Amino acid sequence: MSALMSESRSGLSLSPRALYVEVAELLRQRIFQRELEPGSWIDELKIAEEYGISRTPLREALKVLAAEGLVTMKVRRGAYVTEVSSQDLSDVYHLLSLLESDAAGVVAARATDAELNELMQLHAELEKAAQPGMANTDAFFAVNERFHMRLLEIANNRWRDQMVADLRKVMKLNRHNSLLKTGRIQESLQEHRALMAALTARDAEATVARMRAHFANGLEAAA
Amino acid sequence: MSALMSESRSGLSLSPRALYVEVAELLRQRIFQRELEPGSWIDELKIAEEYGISRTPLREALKVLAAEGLVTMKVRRGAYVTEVSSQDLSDVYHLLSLLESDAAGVVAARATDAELNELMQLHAELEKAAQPGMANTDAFFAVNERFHMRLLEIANNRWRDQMVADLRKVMKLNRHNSLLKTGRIQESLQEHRALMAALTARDAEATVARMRAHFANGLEAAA
DNA sequence: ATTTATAATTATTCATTCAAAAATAGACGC
DNA sequence: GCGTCTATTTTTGAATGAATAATTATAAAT
Repeated sequence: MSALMSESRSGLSLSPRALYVEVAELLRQRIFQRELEPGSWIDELKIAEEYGISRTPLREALKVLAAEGLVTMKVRRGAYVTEVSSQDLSDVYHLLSLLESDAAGVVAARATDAELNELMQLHAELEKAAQPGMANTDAFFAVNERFHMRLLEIANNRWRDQMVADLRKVMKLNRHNSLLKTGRIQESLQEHRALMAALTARDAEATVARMRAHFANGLEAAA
Repeated sequence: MSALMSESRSGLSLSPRALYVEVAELLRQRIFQRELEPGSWIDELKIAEEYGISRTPLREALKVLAAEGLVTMKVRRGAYVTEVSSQDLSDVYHLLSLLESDAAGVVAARATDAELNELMQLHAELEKAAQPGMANTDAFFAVNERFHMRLLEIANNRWRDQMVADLRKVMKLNRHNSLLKTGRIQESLQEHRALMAALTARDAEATVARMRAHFANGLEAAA
């Protein structure tokens, strides 16, 4: 019992987080691991007892998850894990593509040279991870993730960052949650190269187009 | 006291809402009316007593508003109304432009003829409201709002709808919350005509460009 | 046998109570 | 006179308790 006590109560974190934030994070993980399945109701009492907390912070956590779209609340019925249809999945992916492509365009237009160099550095790591022989898929995904994250940071729009973060969480509700089709490493790398070319040329329009193309090929076919 | 009792407890609404939802709505209104000013702390006890409720549903409502970006929560400090800088404002407006332009493109590509006719109908009302002589600014704004809303509905992406709704709420935190500069009725109408032309031609790319142009001219200079 | 109505149980929603942390004010020392 | 430390007060955070709505189960009637 009480995975919370060991983590949050020991209190070694620099910025202490509220209990409901911790609980929200734990629930998020359980949802993503499909321990809590889409469509299943969340039993407040059961979860609260599992974590050794009261219902109050749990209910606050559920409100947060509801705002993120991970759970849906029904009056006097409680919360259930949101079910995402393949339509939802493609809708969300469309928006991710739109937002990140736009961010890429902003970066092409406004990033400092130092920031562009950072991205080139990350791209170099990507090339390395994709070298035949090592074919480290996980590493490729990880670096790819860092690249996209850094790009968003450089684009410097905290509202967009928040939206992208939320949309990505929704994508993770699906079984096929990777934003890159498996076995597409080489193609993906090619797209990244084209993207970097447009970025270093500081051609915003081309950058947007390249990022869109990157996304267009990325969505795994929905279940 | 208790604006709530008369409204929610009489219980005549078709779908009864939870108390925290009602409270969230009331707080939203007070924030938009600047009765609760950006930067000011929200006194839980004071508000709860005003509404004649306990702090529990109020705190849940604050979590919802925090997710919308209307209030910001600080651990062990409580919630304050979010302050939006002019940078924030332009960032949010940029995203609204991006999302709604994309929606317009989708509509151009995929709407049924009946749906396009609906938009043409709304546009006709817009023309009417803008006729010199009557110069009904409020009516023009209202119809314009309905047009944008209907366009989003037709684009049929509930995740985008949610994001646009949230972003618009953030825009309303600013004093100059109209999405159309005052005294720009005729220019705005011209832009709308161009948009309709692209829509009826079912030219998605042109439609996106027109909507972007419409937004590009719309933002009132920040305070 | 199926359907409807009623009763009982379960779970959520809201209020109240308790605990802990931060702000404030006052006193003491430098 | 200014700053710092401590005590008090205020406010947030969490737990528990009470009430209400919904679901399920049971029984009766058609």
